[in-house]
Amino acid sequence: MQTSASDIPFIEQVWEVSRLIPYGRVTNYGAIARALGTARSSRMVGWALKAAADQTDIPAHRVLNRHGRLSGKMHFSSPCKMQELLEAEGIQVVNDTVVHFKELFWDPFELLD
DNA sequence: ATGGTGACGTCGG
DNA sequence: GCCGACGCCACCA
Repeated sequence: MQTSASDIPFIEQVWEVSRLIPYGRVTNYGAIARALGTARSSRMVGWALKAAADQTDIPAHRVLNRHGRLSGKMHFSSPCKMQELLEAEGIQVVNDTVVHFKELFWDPFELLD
């Protein structure tokens, strides 16, 4: 059988969506969870991202909680790594929180546009 | 096996 | 808009 969406592990789907996040933009766990059809499994999204924190191929640093806070910065190679990566993309971070989060927010469903 | 924890979010009040 | 309860489910002690 071919690679149907249901066959792809949840963690793989999270990574797939994470790669779609445009440069200089951010999103939250709920948006990704909704995109995968599991709106209430946002916790699993964080769990999947944790495994990708070291993966440079995956912009895990662009995923924040719904308050725009860097809730998972501790799981990176260095606690400041996440903020460092965001600032490198021109995203202003103050007190572990992304400034103008609402402006920079990107929803996966925007692809359907 | 069991209970608690966790990069979270949504719902009702 | 804030607060408590609930859902979610892999992982860990």
